[in-house]
Amino acid sequence: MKEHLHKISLFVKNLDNEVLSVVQTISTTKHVKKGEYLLRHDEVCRHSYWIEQGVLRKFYVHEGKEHTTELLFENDIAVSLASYSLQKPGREYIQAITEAVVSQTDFASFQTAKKVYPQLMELDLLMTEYHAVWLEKRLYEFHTLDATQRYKLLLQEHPHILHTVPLTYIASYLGISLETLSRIRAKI
Amino acid sequence: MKEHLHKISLFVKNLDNEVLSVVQTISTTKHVKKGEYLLRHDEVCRHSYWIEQGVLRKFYVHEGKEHTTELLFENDIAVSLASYSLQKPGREYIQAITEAVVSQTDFASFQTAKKVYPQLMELDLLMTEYHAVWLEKRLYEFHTLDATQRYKLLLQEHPHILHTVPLTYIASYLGISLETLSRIRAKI
DNA sequence: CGAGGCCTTGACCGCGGTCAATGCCCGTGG
DNA sequence: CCACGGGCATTGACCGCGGTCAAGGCCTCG
Repeated sequence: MKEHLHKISLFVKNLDNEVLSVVQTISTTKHVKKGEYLLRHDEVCRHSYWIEQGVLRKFYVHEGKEHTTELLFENDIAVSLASYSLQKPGREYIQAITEAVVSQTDFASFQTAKKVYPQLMELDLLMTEYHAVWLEKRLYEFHTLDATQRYKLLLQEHPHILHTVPLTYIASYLGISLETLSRIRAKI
Repeated sequence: MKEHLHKISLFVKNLDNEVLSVVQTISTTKHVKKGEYLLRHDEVCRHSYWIEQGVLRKFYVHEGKEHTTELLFENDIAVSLASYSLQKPGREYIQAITEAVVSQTDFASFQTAKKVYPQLMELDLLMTEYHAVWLEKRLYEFHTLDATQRYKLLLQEHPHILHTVPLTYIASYLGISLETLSRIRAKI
């Protein structure tokens, strides 16, 4: 995963200034309050959000229960791919779990820009590949690790997570109940 | 998912003839025997395989046990993304579970072609988006459906699967043991 | 006819879920 | 300043899905 991110940031570093400034012009900075929603169930995801500060989560609701699919930190990009890529309503919510500052890019403008600047098309491809590999990793972890191992791994990858993300969301992200997470923590 | 596939096939239909013929020249047809491997653990995935005929599976081995991550049929594309996108060794195997005919495209040649023909870059993006959305769907199903529901859904989506894919692989793909699958089938 | 691959069936167990009670922290108002 | 209420987390009792191990059935092919 690290290598993938490195490849992307290298690519961004080498982007033409013209391309960079185009991206600037189609993006706007947005301040988000804790608890605020950037996307709701059944809405079309018309923006991607580059997180400058703060923490977001993505989740859906199934049988009255929230399932957190992603926890997003600085420099991550928040987007509900299924909804975004086809511009049709999706099931996911995107919510700020701390105060946050995001740079929001409009889908339609970005589509247009991609046609004009193939570099942006390539960037989009790189980021989508990254996301797909990340999803494969997540599936892999669910199939090969038990709840305790997944929790330990999460702590390793995000040492500060306990300071910013409530245990409820962490449990949900790990695919376990809050009670089970509590027992795991007591046992360690 | 259907809509995504439709969007892709529409895109392919509208490709310039020049682009199509370029893709032809960097692809070669390959006949694969039942049981044969197209990719092994620790190898670099240097090709993508467009399946013209037959069935493939993708899997990895963890603690001596095979985990099937994907079952691939006609018109699917087999590629081990983590290995392919960074051209580094990966954990996945790709194996034919019936006799098969695939059109194999070389990674390096395709990279070059993408730089020359932005349409191919866009096509690659569309296919990668599709794969990512598919992965999200798979995660969703694991978190919201029990083993029986997943089995029924699989039968719905691939009515002929029982004729071509051994139950061992189906169980593995569903993330359950062969015994559990057997009990589910007895119960239905 | 015998051997091996594939699947089924049975007995047992453990991880993680649910429900419910309790604990703890903190902000607000009397 | 303390008391109370609400949100978040912990703990306990119990249960069920799906795993494991082991035995047995059933084809197919040599």
